[in-house]
Amino acid sequence: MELDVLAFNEALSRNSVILLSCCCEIHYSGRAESFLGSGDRIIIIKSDKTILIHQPVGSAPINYMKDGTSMVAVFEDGRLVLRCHNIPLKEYMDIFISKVHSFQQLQMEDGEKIRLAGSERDMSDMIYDNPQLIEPGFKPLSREEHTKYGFIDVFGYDRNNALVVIECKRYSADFKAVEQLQRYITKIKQLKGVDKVRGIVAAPEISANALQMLKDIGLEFRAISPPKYLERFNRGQKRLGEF
Amino acid sequence: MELDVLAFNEALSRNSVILLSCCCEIHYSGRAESFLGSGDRIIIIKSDKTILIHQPVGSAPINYMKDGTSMVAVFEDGRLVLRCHNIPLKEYMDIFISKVHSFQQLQMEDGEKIRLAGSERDMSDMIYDNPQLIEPGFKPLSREEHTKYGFIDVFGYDRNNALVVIECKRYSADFKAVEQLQRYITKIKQLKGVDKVRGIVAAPEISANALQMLKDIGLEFRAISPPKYLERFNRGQKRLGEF
DNA sequence: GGGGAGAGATGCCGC
DNA sequence: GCGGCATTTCTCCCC
Repeated sequence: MELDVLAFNEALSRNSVILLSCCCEIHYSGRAESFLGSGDRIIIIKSDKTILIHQPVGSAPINYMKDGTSMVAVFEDGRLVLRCHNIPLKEYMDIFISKVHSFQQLQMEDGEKIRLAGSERDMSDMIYDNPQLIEPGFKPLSREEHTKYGFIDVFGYDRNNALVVIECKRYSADFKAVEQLQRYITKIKQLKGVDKVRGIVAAPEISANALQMLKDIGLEFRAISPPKYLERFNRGQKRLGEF
Repeated sequence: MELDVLAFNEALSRNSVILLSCCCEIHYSGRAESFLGSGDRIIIIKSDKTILIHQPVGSAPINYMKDGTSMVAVFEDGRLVLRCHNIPLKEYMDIFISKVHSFQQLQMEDGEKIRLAGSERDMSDMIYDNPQLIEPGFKPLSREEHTKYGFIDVFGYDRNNALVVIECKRYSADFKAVEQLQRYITKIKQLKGVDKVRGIVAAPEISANALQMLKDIGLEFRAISPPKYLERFNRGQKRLGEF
């Protein structure tokens, strides 16, 4: 398949999405440097001038540049070269294209944003609205708050009016979660001048090492899973997975 | 553009890569749950049965499933539906396709792996080979080692034969880096029964908060940047960015 | 398969 | 812009 430089640059000048499959070699220089030898790849150039390069396997793009990247096609040494640069980010990428397998531009219309349930935010909302999930008498004061103590998921008082800090994790809690909670507690103790602050890790599970660390420093664990509100949304339909 | 269910399923049964641009609506259920209303997207199905769905802007796929996902196309309520499931991961995704804009399958050949320079590993190698970057008299013993103390970037002795642990960061060090270093040091002190172990964060820069924390617990900082070996590789050619 | 850590992480929000 | 943090993080390596 033939693709001339003019056609490519004209496509780039439009606000369209470009889909290119080709055999190419890639040089990148920016936050790091990389070289990828010749092979077949799929290149997507989006309307915001994000560029993604995918190999035939794997989830992550093998090379990419962020939105706002400038691109120009040139013909050099008998092959098409796509030069990409992002001056503010000091990033450069050259794609040496030896063969174009297919090329298309698309006018895409998509104003939709994803709705997602089951995040850590949903989890802290659930605890805030259902404080008995933590323990009887727990009184939440705030959630997801950027305080001078740090970004605390849920903050409140227990039945004895002792301060309680809760760190939520949607997955199995590891010792980074424990360290994070410990950091908040240390800061609160310093700033409020109190010596007793309870800390609770709320997660579906916790690793053995993290649990040990948690106990060693006198913190607590509650087994709580993030909610999946959309299950309600799906209920009226054929259930996902029924096939 | 018309695309029948049979053709789609036959394409799926091959070991090829599928590129599809279409208007679709997406339901996902797995690690979380999501819903994305109707709009134009690009769908890539790779030869390892990874599926990626991209909107016309942004770097990250808006929906995706990992390699090894089972997929089947069906015709339902007047539209093409692509059902995806990954039993071991308990993930499900339904793509309701109202209009196919383009469809192609590709036989891609690509055995290349990326070569990358400027990683944290390169940085610890550089320090190991040039210990004076840390300070005169520093004697490195090991690098990038999984020890019982943790995964330590560089480990050695200073001119006074005191133990030194170095944590490298290729970007600006934050207080997670400080906590990581602190965790290794605490463990070494416990297990070796020594009370004096020096800790150094080596990074191009460090945030003000992290530096404060570092000083508070008696650790040190060295301003060191990761190397970019490939600059040598590129030297013979037209330099990247010269256009 | 889980744990631990890096990544050219990305994306979001707040200051 | 940076900082702080979650992410359906992804990827790699090692146990």
